[in-house]
Amino acid sequence: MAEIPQGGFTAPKGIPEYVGPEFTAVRDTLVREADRAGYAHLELPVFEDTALYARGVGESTDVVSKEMYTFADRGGRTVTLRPEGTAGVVRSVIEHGMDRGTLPVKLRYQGPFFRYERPQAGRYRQLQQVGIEAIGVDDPALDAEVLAVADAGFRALGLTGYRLEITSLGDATTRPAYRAELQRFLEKLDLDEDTRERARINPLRVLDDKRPEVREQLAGAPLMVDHLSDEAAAHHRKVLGYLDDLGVAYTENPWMVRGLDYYTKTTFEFVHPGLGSQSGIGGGGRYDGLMAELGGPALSGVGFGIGVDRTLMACHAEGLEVAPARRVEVFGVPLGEAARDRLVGIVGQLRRGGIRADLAYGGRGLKGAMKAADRSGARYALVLGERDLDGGVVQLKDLSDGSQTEVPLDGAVAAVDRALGS
RNA sequence: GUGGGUGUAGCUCAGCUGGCAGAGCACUGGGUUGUGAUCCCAGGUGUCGCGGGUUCAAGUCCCGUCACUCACCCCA
Repeated sequence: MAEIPQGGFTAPKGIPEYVGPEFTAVRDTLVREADRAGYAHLELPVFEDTALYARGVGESTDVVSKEMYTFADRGGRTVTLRPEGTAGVVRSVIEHGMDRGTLPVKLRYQGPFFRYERPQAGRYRQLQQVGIEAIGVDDPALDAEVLAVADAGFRALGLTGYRLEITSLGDATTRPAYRAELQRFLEKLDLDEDTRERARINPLRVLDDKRPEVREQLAGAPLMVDHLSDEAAAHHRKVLGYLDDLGVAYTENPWMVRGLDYYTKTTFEFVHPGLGSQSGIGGGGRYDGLMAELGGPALSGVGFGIGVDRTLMACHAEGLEVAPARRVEVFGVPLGEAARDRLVGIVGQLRRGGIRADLAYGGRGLKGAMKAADRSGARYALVLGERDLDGGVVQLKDLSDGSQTEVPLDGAVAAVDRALGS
């Protein structure tokens, strides 16, 4: 642990930093699957009016009530670093009238989100997500598409140890009655003060309690899936049918609860065992009331958010190599200043030709330069010394087997091209 | 917000019941006056997290404090 910062500065608490290609490889793989299904990139603000989240996500949620980074800007407006993506997307769709074109509006986003929590394995204050939203059409096939896109992303990374859990939270026609019934059930149980309070504010969340003594008492609890409206039940059956058609495996989990208030009908979570005490690598669902709640037309929507940090953790847990360590393909090794001057130009030419290339800078010795070439992961080294310069040649060395061929200095770029092409 | 664990070299860590601060990796140079990944030799760094206390003597024991970390909670 680097607790003694050399310069006195450290990254803010709970924020992971990534060096190297792995993080972007995971993120880009997930994004690619969204592109493949026709979701357009949407670049969103990283902070919004605090009221957007209070209204959209729900005052009673933990996210809003105690995890937001909220502050006043210089104009006295109260803003909040975005804790999730859906509210911002919906706001943008309404603001720009995107719902007036062809429906559904299919959008994807990526980037950092912020929640003020105690950090631990797989839980960060700045977390990275890739998400998609499909707004404006209440079609169970769209729910299935969203799930299939997420599933395809995980598969493309080579993940096999995850599971999709799914249920339905019903709709506004039957949820209030169910909620009241659940509350009556919970009132009779022997629960601690915090849990009783939660039962009062958001009884659904009590169902998700992990403590054995609570779980036991919940055994006979009424479940939402048994109280669905005819329409919601039909929708749910159709979604599961499409998932079968799409070859997406799932497990029904009627106990599942989400932390955000806007979900209706289809609700899901992708879980993975390799994340420490966290389990979700992605989650989402349908939100049929959110557009109207935020002042837009009464259109439905469905989407997911995938945690890139956690997905990377899952890849590590499964021992997957998510990105090649090879930084460059060719490495220039100069002996002396004249050779270095010449290689600077050659490396530039290689890069212009689309070949990843690097050079031993700083006038280190031959041995050190060769070592740098080795560490770079390059397949070839271009070794150039005084004798070569005099003869108008350069040594092209294959670092995997140590073989070396002499090529004309003028034809160095072409020779590298040929070597890499073979 | 509530608990537990850990702070020693750039990194990963060892250092027993107090007695001269160590190893591996990495880095640099040499063995090879022009060849890496292997091998051999050499080289350097430490406010032992910080502050106090006990002691002839503290990395080691005690108190405090900060940081990191894991877990509860919650979620991506």
